[in-house]
Amino acid sequence: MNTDKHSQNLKKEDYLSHIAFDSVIFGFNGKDLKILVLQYHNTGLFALPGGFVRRNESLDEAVSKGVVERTGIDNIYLEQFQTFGGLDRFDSKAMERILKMNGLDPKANEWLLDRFISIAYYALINFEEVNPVPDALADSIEWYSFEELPPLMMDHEEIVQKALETLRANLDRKLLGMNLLPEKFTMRELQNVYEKIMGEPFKRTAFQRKMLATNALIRHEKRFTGGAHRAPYLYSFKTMVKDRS
Amino acid sequence: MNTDKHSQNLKKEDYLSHIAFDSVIFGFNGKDLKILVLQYHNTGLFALPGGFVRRNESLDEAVSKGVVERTGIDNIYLEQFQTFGGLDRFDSKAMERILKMNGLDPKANEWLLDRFISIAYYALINFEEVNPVPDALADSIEWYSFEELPPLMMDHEEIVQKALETLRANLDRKLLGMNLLPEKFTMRELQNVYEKIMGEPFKRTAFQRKMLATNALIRHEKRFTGGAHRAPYLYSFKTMVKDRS
DNA sequence: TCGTTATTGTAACAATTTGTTACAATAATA
DNA sequence: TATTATTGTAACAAATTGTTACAATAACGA
Repeated sequence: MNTDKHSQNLKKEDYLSHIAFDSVIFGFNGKDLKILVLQYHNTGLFALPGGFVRRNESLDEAVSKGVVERTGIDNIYLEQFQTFGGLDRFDSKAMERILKMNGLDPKANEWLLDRFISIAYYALINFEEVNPVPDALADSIEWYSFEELPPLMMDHEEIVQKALETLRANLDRKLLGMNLLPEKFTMRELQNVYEKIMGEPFKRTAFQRKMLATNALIRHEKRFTGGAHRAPYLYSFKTMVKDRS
Repeated sequence: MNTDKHSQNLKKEDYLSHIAFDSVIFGFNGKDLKILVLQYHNTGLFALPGGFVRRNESLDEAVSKGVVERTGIDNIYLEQFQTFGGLDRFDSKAMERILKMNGLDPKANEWLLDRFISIAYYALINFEEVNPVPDALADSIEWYSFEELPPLMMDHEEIVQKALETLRANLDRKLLGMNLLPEKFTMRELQNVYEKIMGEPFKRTAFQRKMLATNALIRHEKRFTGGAHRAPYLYSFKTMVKDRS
């Protein structure tokens, strides 16, 4: 990862001008729900992982590639949820600072200071599997829970808010929990995912009955964790084609 | 509407390159559900109403303006539902033909032949109120029901399909029926909207009870249509701020 | 070995919502 | 004034969801 590569990566003629994407990458570890946030070199600026679309790749390909680069894992659940096209959504001053701090010439990369429309996606992953990697312009990428989220650039806080709303609305229509859990998990862990996402507690018995009634779970052996109580069964989701609409 | 104005309207430097929008405008007349489709001059090409985004207007403004121009009415319910960014979604041959047939020079408007990403919106209106107006490049704009839809350009059929899916998914979460009906309507008319959109019949009594239970309807005087039967009440929706997210 | 403790799995019952059937109350018309 | 086609409501049934209760354990320590 050197500066040469950076400037090469951002040649105007390789990309569709005015078009960017941003991703809200949700991670879960059995207990907490967090998202990935980038911090740019020496600027104090925080932002969502994002990128641009090359002329010879589709939008979905560009986003998928970007998310793989940040997380190191392939085959992530991705869902486009909204395109942001406000007049306010460019901050050429901030972008100029970011370029300068990365040793790039703002003049030579003037197209990056112009107005962008951004297509936003959210991704769901089990964050034990992940070793996040900052992008070319950032010096760090970290997991943040919603309570400790730093102030984000431009409209990125609005994007996070909308991502969470969409995730909540989709949660009971699709089986999104599966993407945040390891292969096998207990009913309590599944309930934890749902509660963290929805931000409210559920009744254990009703939750269990409803989940079993969906007929989407396979019961496996019990898991003996060493707790002084009955051991819970492990479950996995019946494999189905993931919906990548 | 003259050719001068057309070419003026499409000056490259006024617009964000690579960015377009398309709109699926649903109309209802108490009986049928239809959408607006454009036909281009002497090309046999059909397409959804769409347009481009000026540098000095937001995406939502651009779309709103475009829909007002086509329908002649302001304050339409509009909802962004998906952005299409496939590699396949430009057809420079077709675009060239459209420009030529409108007396425009493809060379001078080369940016229009390039790849576009399109943000798609759907709109809901009561189509009695509307007198559709073709855009600068089209010679007709007509209402088509889904059964008689002509073959559409590029991925526009996919866009229509997705619009219908989204409308259906949103129907029981939001009160979208209101945008397709006149100010006052009967319970039967409301049920007709729901049935046409969902493509399946509902039980009259359960539908009525559910609608009344939402507490979102105001009951007015009866409507005497001349039928040899009990006259139905008229209802209107309790006014609320329309959700234009 | 055998209570004790903290869960988990299930069943039983209650409350709520949704589906179905029945029927009286009309508007027009003959 | 009887007839016809619909509408508005109520009554009952079925299905879903919410709540409570309780037995079945794993581990631990007396």
